[in-house]
Amino acid sequence: MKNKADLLNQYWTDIYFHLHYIHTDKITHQAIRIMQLIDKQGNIGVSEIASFLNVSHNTASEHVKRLENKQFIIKKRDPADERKAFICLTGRGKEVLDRNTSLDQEKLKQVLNELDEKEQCAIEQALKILSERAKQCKF
Amino acid sequence: MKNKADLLNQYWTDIYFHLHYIHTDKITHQAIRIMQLIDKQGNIGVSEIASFLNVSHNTASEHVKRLENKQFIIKKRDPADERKAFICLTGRGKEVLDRNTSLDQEKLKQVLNELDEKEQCAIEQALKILSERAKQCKF
DNA sequence: CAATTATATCGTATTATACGATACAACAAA
DNA sequence: TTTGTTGTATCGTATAATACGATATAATTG
Repeated sequence: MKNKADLLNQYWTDIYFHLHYIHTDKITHQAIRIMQLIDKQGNIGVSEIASFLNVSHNTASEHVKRLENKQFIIKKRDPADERKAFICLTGRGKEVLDRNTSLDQEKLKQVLNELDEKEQCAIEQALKILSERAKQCKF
Repeated sequence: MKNKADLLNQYWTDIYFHLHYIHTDKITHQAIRIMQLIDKQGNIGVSEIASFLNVSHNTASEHVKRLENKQFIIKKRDPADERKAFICLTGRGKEVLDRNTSLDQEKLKQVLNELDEKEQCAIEQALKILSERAKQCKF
């Protein structure tokens, strides 16, 4: 008998598999990971990316450069320390990230439309709770 | 005001961001997509992979070869048509896929442990419903 | 037997990933 | 003011991944 975490992961990966966007972007894993970090956590510079990806600072710098060239991110200097750069997603970057990590909005809507209001509400509350607790939890 | 699909996607990507495994594998996007397809849908051959990724059959064949070399997948001949190969994940392939697409089991357990039984049950039921409907829905 | 299908290999071109060495700019401490 | 440190960037180098057209082989189908 599977434990609960296994079961939830089964559901989790099934949901993603069936509801993800058709992947059309030629995008790589490292690009997605970096943009996820930028999107979900503020105050990101090259050093933070190097740590997050567990690569050297020069490698992280190259990654940032490539994403900048693709206009997925922009860099701003930290006024408090002009050696540092703050890295932000552009609108275009957000769109690419969305298409490669989120559930397809049309598919999700269609699924929700076939649920009754109570079920919809239950799903929303459940994901909300899980999201909030996931953020709060110290690992 | 965001629509519901936006909101759910916010939760969805937040959950993944906070609960994913630390990425240690040097794995690429195409590898993950292929293994997801094999894992979630049976009867996969090179042609199906070419369609799924929207690449040519020779490119798909190269992808399959690389995954085979890494011992993430194995190929079996279809007895009904020996030109065709059935592609299956190895144990190792499943582990790599899990680490790169599932929520980290320890993190998930820790979060669940801080919820009461009612909340846990609600989350399980919600993901179950969403998973089942996602599978059934025609897009 | 000829045509078609499924896959594999090779050559080629481009892009991505990674790092050590090195460099420059900015900051901090003495 | 000088020296040491920090943060990032660039370059050269090596390897791997992605993609396809051309070509080949084996198996199936009509």
